[in-house]
Amino acid sequence: MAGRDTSIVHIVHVRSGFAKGRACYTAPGMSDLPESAALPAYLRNLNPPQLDAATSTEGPLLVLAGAGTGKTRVLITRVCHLMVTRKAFANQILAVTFTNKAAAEMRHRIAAVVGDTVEAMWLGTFHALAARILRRHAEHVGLKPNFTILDQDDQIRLIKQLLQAENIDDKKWPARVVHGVIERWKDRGLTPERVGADPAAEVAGGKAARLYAMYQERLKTLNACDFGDLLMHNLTIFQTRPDVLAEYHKRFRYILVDEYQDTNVAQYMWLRILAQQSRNLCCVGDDDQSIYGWRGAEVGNILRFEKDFPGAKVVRLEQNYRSSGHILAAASGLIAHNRTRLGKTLWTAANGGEKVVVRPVWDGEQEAVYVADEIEALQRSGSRLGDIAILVRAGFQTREFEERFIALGIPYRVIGGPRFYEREEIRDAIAYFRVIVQPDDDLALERIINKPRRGIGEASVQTLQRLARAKGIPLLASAETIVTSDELKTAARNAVRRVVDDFARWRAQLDRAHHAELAATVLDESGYTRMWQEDKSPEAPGKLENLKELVAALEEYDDLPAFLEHVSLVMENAEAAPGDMASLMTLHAAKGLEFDAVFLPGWEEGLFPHPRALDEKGEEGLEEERRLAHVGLTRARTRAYVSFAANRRIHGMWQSSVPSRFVAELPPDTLDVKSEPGLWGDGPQFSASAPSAEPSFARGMRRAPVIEGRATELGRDGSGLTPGMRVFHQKFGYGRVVAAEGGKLEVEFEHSGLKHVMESFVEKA
DNA sequence: CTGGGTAACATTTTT
DNA sequence: TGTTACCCAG
Repeated sequence: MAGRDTSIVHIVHVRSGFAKGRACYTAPGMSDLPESAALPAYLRNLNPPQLDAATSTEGPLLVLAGAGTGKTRVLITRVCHLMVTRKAFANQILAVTFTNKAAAEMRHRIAAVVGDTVEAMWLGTFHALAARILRRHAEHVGLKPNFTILDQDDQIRLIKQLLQAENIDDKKWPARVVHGVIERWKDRGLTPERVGADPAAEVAGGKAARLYAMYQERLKTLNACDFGDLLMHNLTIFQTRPDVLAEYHKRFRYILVDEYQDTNVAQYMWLRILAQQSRNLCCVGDDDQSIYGWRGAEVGNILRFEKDFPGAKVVRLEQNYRSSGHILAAASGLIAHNRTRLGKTLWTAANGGEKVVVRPVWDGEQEAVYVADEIEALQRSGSRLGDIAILVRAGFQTREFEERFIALGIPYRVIGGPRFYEREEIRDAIAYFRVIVQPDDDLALERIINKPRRGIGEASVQTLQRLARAKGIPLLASAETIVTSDELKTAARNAVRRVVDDFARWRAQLDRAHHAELAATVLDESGYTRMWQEDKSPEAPGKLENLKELVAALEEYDDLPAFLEHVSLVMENAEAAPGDMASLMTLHAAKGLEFDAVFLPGWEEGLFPHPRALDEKGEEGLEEERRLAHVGLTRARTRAYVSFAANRRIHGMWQSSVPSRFVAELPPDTLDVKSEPGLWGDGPQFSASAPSAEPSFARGMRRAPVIEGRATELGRDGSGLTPGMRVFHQKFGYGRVVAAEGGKLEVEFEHSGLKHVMESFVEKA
């Protein structure tokens, strides 16, 4: 296992920024494998660097794993190796991922090798693990063990309240902006005192740091914390309670981290402090896939690894098992333009293959036509839609594709849609549960105290809040007090008394009743279910359905607190409809996925790289955008299609555009340019001369005969749709026509509510 | 309270 | 251009 298999063609040569340390996988180093012994089965299918990474168990290790080089496999094998060789029991291994999905996959694959033992591992997201630790030591940071983890909505609502209290104009300083500033500070591990002269402190008229302090104060009284706090409080505990830290030092003998390039400073500090004794920290990541800088991820963490952990070993995984030669070469050539990178030389045994198709088009609509046509061609040649993805820079780009796919009847799904736990009725129900489990949770109580309407209006709530603030007690406690006084009118007082009594009764059942039954009882007795039963709006049945689903889902958890923990830490997407469909998603959402064919539309200046990224972060932002392009290309196994439009409508305004600089950065010999006369390469249209008004050509194209024809056919000729008819729409599902006029319909959809849709996009159901 | 009218806004997003 | 959030009138 010394050296690389030289029979494999080494096809890609990459210039790298500061690639000083070349790959060091020829020497097993700290690996403890007997040189000549036959490898156990679980190690057999690894290539030399993978094997080295999986078995070099002692000391700090950075595994630089390029796209498609089998890093998950290495992580999993490493964990198995630790257990099989008895270096550690499962409960002495800490494995950290970034998403729940990644954690679940890892758990599953490890279980396939070692079985149930995996259950004892500390395996999860940073936040889930930090929450688990924090629940055990909450008292050290002034929280009770049953603290609430607020979601972003609650966090912003809280900040809004603070802005009001401070008389800060929330038009000028929106709560979400202030929230963003605080969140970034927490990402960097900064407490309010340590913010100091950070430029962001200028936000909210220089009161940002003060608001941060107030926010933390408020969280404490709510017995709550936000996502950033989970990490921050862990750090505080580790720093102030050596006894607690020692406990975890003793416990965690080996630490593994996935997607290290996505960690923020707080997460880095957390890892560092936990690993400082054992030093057995293995970080796997790829600096070329760091695309979350805008939410606090710090590429510097991975770039600095060798400095941060002296004596660290670095293993590069450079053999790509995913993409064909030209695609990989295109991606590598592109990313080589980044200066700030460690540098890897990706190569593949799958030499050649299809070149990357580069396709200039006239406008966004033509682009959609092109992509849809290619997809149909792929289908005809035997491809499954499920193996095809369209990866866009920004969400609004999906629209034109959806319209085209619907017109042509190509099944597709948009990844990254609305989430189950974000729906109104689910959040309401959860708010009830939260108040039961954690009576100090004012935000939850505020949400449902008058939902359903029980005559506790704005004024009464204000009175309650005034009392709560004056006495420094939670809202529910103030409600308990107020019913013994005459501060509220009789009607309101009685209503408040009922709420107080209800919650007291429900809480009394918390330990006795089965939690799913209790949940059903609460929704019933509170009148919440009835509220939707009596609601005649068309969404109501769906909401009731969702509530049922929620109660059913509760069965899968041990108790209500366990369920709430899940809800706050796992923001899972709505269930994906089954079936063979093309996937439409953002480049960010595509990280970690792979497809046979990948379409990369919208490679234009003004869209990709996104100007906002350049504005905010300059050169650094450009490099992150380039990494995004690299991520996009490396999702493709056999086919990649880059396209760009000469004219695009953004926010309703037509703009002429030039191809993205990234197009020019793709090595020409990896490309197959499918240019049409006058569009690119041989004509002036793309060079800056195109008019900024809507071009007449585009106007013509937008009235595509296909759509117009079908609208007529369905519409005015008598076979048309009239109010009351049941229809089906590819995107919104089944619904009933409310109004029809001139080819346009108003349809009440069963799941999506009232929408305006073109007649041509629905069919009779 | 509800609904309508309007003004502002329009990357990326997990926990 | 399409959505959303907020304000005011009924």
